Amino acid sequence: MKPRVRFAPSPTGYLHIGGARTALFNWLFARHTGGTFVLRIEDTDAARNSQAAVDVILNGLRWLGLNWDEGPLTADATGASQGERGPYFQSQRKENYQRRAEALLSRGLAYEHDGAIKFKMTREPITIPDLVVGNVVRPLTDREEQDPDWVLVRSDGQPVFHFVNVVDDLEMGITHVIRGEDHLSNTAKHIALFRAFGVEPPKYAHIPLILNRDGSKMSKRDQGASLTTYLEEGFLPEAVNNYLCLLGWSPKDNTEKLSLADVIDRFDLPQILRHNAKFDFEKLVWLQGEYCRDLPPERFYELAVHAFAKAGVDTNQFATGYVKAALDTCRGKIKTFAELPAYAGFYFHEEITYDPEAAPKSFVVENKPRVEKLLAAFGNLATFDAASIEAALKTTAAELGVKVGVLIHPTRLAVTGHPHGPSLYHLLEVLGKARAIQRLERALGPEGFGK
RNA sequence: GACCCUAUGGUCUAGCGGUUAGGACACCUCCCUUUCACGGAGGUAGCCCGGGUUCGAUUCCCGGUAGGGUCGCCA
Repeated sequence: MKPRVRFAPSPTGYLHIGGARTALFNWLFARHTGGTFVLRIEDTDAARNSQAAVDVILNGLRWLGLNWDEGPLTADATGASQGERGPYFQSQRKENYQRRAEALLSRGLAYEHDGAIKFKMTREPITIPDLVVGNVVRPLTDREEQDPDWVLVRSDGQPVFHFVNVVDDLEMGITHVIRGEDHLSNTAKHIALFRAFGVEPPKYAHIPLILNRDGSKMSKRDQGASLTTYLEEGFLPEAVNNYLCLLGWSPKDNTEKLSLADVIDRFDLPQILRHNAKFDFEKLVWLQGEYCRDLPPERFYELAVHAFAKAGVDTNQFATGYVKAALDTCRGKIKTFAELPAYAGFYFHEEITYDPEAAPKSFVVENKPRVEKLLAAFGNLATFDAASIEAALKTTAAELGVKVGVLIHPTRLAVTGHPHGPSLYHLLEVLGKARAIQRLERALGPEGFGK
């Protein structure tokens, strides 16, 4: 029998990075084994749910490329879905839960108490066979000793998480439950319920949690906790996927950069680590840079234009050829698209603000006549391309008896406002002779050397 | 409080009784270079503690400690 796995998020308005990894591991297992990946929306908490909150989940999974074989097609709980085991929204499965509760009631495995329905929990320790952790024996805690039974259906008629989760997994034919380790202890309840229904529980694989750098639990407000952040900040899904794979799973051969296809090939449950991992944003950024550098030009332009738009710069007001030429000088230089507007904004606006730390070093009196001489040399150039610019600059430097850097630094600052940036020769070519000269002249005035 | 899981440099990890404890990120130095980045060459830094088992423990066992999780009419 082919495995059937599921990702069952609750629509809270954001998708936790740990949840995204749980989805990823389920998806990888399904793809590795040729099984089925089911998406089920646990929208039992009516007060918190909205289609917008479901969209966050759907969009996040789509962005990562984690396609589901069964589940909703839209964020509308009553809308279309794919698969034979629906509905895939818990809010649409009320009758199933009611029927299951009545079955337990009629067989004396559950009972009413204060208007709620409680499950007769076994008093014996339960062994949880876990594919990652091994056999875990879970006895009752001291509080559970007082009253081991637990609520299946609240007095207001709402079934609780543990109940609906088991009913759905049972009815959807889930064979492997891959989820966060925070559910490990609760699995005893789930196993007892499956047995009460007369079926063998699925196989369990509890994966370690993702923690903050300080070891604390990653919650909604923590930096990097929301998948949407990466989507909005111009990260690449392939980089995020790659990084997530490396948290709690290892290819064991020192490979760091793996495509999803590679991981599908090599992924399996026993290789999953047992200890929690701390989220290392720096390493994610490194991987992002690796993927960013290898991006096909068209995709790079697309993401770059989006990043500028987000920063309030409409690159569509410039000629396409100019924009592409400008962006080409940035390729391989930046790691995240979020840094692009600051890095290359000088291409798209004329107001250059000189870096306050670099200006006093570059705009010194002895450099002024040098830059004036360079300006004259530029003015004499018939063709203003990178090679000519480089030649002119080097010739000028030689005539002045200074290193090229002496001219390069003030020129870069005058033209871009920054001490760092794309190749000077190439960016000058893209900017064009008129604008280059204009910016150099301004720097020679009171706002630059004049100060 | 009870129960469960975990423990290799700052971080992610390889290791499954004998290794100069390997790789990656980050950090430092140098080289390349018009800056930055890339690339290249080096470097700092690690087996939580204590008992066993063993000829020999990072590795196996027990205890401790630390971190995380669970014990809801939250999910």
